[in-house]
Formats: sequence, C-alpha cells, structure tokens
Amino acid sequence: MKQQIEELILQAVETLKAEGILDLEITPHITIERTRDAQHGDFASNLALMLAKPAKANPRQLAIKIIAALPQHETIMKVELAGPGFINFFINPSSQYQIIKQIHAEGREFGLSNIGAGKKVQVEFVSANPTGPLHVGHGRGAAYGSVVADLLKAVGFDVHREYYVNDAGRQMDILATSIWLRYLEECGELVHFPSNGYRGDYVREIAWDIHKSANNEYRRPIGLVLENLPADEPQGGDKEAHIDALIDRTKTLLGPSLYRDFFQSGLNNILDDIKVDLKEFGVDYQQWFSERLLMDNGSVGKALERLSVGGHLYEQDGATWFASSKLGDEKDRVVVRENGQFTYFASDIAYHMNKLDRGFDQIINIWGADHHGYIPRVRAAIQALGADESKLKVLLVQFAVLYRGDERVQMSTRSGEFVTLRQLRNEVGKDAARFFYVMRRSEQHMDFDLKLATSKSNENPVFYVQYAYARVCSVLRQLDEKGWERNLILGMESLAKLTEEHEILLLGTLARYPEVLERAALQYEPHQLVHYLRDLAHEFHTYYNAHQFLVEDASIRDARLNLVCAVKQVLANGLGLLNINAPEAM
RNA sequence: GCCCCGAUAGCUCAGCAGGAUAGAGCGGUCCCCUCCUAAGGGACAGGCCGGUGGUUCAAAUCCGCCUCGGGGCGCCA
Repeated sequence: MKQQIEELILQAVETLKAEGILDLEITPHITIERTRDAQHGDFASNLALMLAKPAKANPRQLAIKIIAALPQHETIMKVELAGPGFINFFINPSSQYQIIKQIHAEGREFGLSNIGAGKKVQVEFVSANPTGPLHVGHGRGAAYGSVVADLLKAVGFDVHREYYVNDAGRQMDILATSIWLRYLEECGELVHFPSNGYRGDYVREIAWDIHKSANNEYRRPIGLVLENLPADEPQGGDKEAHIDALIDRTKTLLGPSLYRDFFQSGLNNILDDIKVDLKEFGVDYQQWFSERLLMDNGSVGKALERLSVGGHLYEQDGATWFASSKLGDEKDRVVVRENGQFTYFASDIAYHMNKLDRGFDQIINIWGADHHGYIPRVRAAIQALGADESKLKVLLVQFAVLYRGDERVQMSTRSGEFVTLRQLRNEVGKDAARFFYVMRRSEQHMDFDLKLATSKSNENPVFYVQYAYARVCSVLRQLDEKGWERNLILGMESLAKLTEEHEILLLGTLARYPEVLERAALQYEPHQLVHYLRDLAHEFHTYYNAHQFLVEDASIRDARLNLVCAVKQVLANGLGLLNINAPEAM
C-alpha cells in the first residue's frame, strides 16, 4: 500500500520534471507516513514541503501541481491538500479489506519479510561469567537479545545466536577455590571463608554434591591450606592478595589434575544450570563458545601474531601492549601481562577474529551498559585485524534497577544477595518476565518493581494482550455452542459490510504489522512490537465492547469473524516472536 | 576530568530517519454486564516535553551550552 503510493508520487514527480515545473536535478526522498488523525486520511506525504525550497515555489501551490500530476489508481479514493502543504491520501475501503484475505492466506507467515535475505548475522548475548546463577540483570539481556535475534530472523536475516562462555581466567579460579573451601567445610574442616570468595548458597550446594560423590578425595588439612597466607582484608590485609594466594595454594595442594577436575565440575554445574535456566526462559543458542577453547587451541596466540605482523603490538614494562590508541581508543591496552598470562581482552580479540573469520556480515554484541568503555578497544582490534569495523554493532542494555515496592533491592554476586532469574520466573512466570523486560527501550534505565511484576492483578500488561487473544478463542467457542458454523467464504465475500468505525480502524492497524516488524528489527527495538500488540489488543477490546460479533445475519457475522480471526492471527504471530504464550482461555 | 545513557501527566513509560490539536498504562473522579470472559470498555481531570541559545516554513524530536540523576573509565572479568 505504502509502496503503491510511493510509486504514484514518483510518477507525479517525473511528470512535473517533464513539464519543467521541477528541476531535473531534484531527486526527492519520498516520505510517506501513516496519519495519526483519520481526518488526514490514511497516508500523508510532506513532499511539497520538502521540495518547496529547491523548487523555489510555494508549498501549497506545489502540492496542488503534484496532486494534479498524480495518476489515477483504484486503491486511492481521494487525495487532499491540507495544512501547510501536506498531501493526504484516502484509501479506498474495498482495498483495505484485502488485508484480511492476506492474513488468512499467509497465517503464521504474515508479517515476515526478506529484507535481510542473504545476510548472515551473529548475535552474542548474555555471556555472563559462569560463576553463579543468572540474576535479573542478565534476564534483561536474555529477553532483549533473544527477541532481537528473532526479529532479525523474521525479516529474513540468517541469524546465529551465541553465548560466549568465560570459562578461563581468575574469576573462575576464585569460584573453584570457593567451592573447594565449602567442600572442606563439608568434610569437617574449620574454614575461614575469604572475603573475596563467592558466598552464594549455590557454592555450598555444588560443594555438597561433590562431597557426596567424591567423599574425601579432594580433602586436605586446613592447616596446610592457611599456612603462611597473606592476611585477608578483615584482618588488615589485602583481599586480592589473599584470594590469589589461596588460589595458588589450592592448585598446589590438589595438583594440576585434581584441580582441573574440581574446577571442571564447578564449571559444568553452573553452566548446565545457566543453560537450563535460559532454555526455560525461552532463550536458545546455536552455540556456546568457550573462551578456554580459544586459549587451548592457540587462537589467542594467532590473533596476537596477526596484530604483531600489522605492527600493532609493543613491549613495555615486561608486558605486551596493543596500540589501540592509534585506532580510536583512549589509551593502549595490555594483552599479555608481566606474568606471561593473556588478559581477558586478548582472548576477546581472538574471539572477534574468530567471528570475523566465520564470515558474518554483521556481528551484534549485546552488552550491559557498564561495558560501554570497552567498545573503542574492540573496534580498534577489529580494525587492526584488517576487518571492516562497521560490521560490529554493539547494543547496550541499561541496568534494570530492582525495587520491592519502594525499597531498592541491592545486588551483588559476591555477597550472594541477589534475585536470580529463576526466582523471578518462578514468581511471575516466563511470559510476564519476558514482556516486562522488552516493553522498555533497551537504552532506557528500567525500574523493575518485583512487587508489581509478581502481582497477578490486571495491572500486569501482558495479560491485557493475552486476554484479547483468549477472547477471540472464546467467541469461536460460543459460535459452536450456538450451533452456528463459520462460513469463511461467505465472510470474505461480505467484508464490505464491515463499515463500523472500529472495524475500519482495525483494518489499518492490522495492515501496519509488517511495517512494525521491519522497523523493530532494523532498529533492534523489540518494544515497538510490544507497543503495537498493546494497541492492537486495545482496538480489539474496544470493538468487542461496542459490537456483537455473533449476530443473526450470517454475512455480517462471518465477515466479523474473519476480521476477528485476523486479529487473532496477528496477536499470535506477535506474541510468538516475543516467545510469549497465547492462551486459548484465561 | 573524560566517555555513555537518561530527564515528557502524580507514578512507570511511548513518541525522537523533524511535521498538522504531545500519547498509553497505573493512580484519581464518574459511567457501562437480562448482551460473545468486566483480566474489558467509555468519559473527565491531569503537561512551559529539565533549562537555555541556535538550525528550519515547521523542533519533544537535530546541534551548542548549562543543571540534575544513573553508569563507566585497571597488567579485573
């Protein structure tokens, strides 16, 4: 519809050019938008306003000429000049009814497009360290990332979803050590738990499990563990030095092989839990990409080699630095520490090299807003690797600040005081949680009131949309109970009987759906789809209250049912994209 | 100090590839079930779109400056 009007306008412009009214040099960017006010018709163009200056003409005069030059078309009922020079298009109602036939014909496919066809996109999201269960902050990234991925797929991109598992590095050593200390407690040793260790209950649970299956295999006397350790912070020492020494001691006492076993069982335990958690939250991945794999298979070395060949590395103070400041970063970054270990950034460079080598046309990283300072160095790395940095798109998700009523909930993984994603799901359910997370713009700080989200009252907006769907289902059940049968063909033939204001309004909203999907996908903004679904549900509820669908006159009845079933289909398609259930009854 | 995000109704937020009287939900006041689920609908009240300059025929939307919030600036991950 929109495209048709665009073509008509384009033809008009050509005509005016041929007549010498418009300069041949002018190639206008034609913008057509749906009107907000029905008085302004269905579509409006500001073309005359845009061209007024280059054409050196009065916008209203110009609009009149454009209108005169517009070819006739069956879908256009009338064209009006309005305001300062807007051209308003009124669509012929008979062509508006087509949307119902289209939705019925396309079903689940309705709204999908192929504007992304042939483009491979990788979406990396969540990628939380496997040092504990996912909390509600990760939930937002999970919901947002999965819907962005689904939207891109819906408009034709070849989407690859990935979780980068930080299974190497110091944090993991701290975790392994924390589990081991809890394990020793379970064995009966009297342990002073380090202030910098992971204190969550899940650490104890993992320790119990290991003790159950391995008994005292990993037990060492606590005296040996604590011997000559630097003091912890509460004792006036440095907590970092303390925990590092504790890690070293753990490795020494267990030996490489046993330490690795222990480490691995902690990792597996938590990663499996994360996988199940996300699966239950409706989030699937094509790949779980291991950082340790990059370390072990030499990819990090290769990536640094590539940077080195390009002259991007230098040695200073015993460390190896990446000269990222020459490529837009604010300072250079260490990639190999003085102690010979790679930094986290080094493996991230390798990971991005790997992404590039896999031939994605676009790489989308969805990060927490706290990582924003990290973007310039990754861009620098991509350039240094010889790739086009515009392939990288970083989408930042602002934090969800948790409230319980008026009280702000403090969160800290270390202290173990946090609300897990699983707790949230258990309290509100998958549907409400997902809906809440994506109903706000991702760059927007979000106040997530657990009290509100956990309330099963009608304040919860997800019910509103689901209820519209359930109502249609209910209508169809009622039809059956009344002994009527729906005649699809008769309904389609009688669409012209849908002349009520509410009905015309719904036709327009239904027709908007593909545009909403396209826009939401290309702008990575799932909330646009959420708002659309709310609008659609609202218009349906209003219609429902204003008119009876199951009327005696079969032709009107079937026409209305076809309209209402089109609404049902679009609600199902939209909710499906959000991975939110569409219940037959509530 | 530098960087990112934000500031719109009492509250939570849409609207921001500039457009015609700024929207929704919740909360407030009132109204609508002998009728397909009232988890619904309708009406009213509620706004100097943080402030201030600028660009434009047109600015909540774009640009500059300022104020106030949140976050980030490690040989941590």
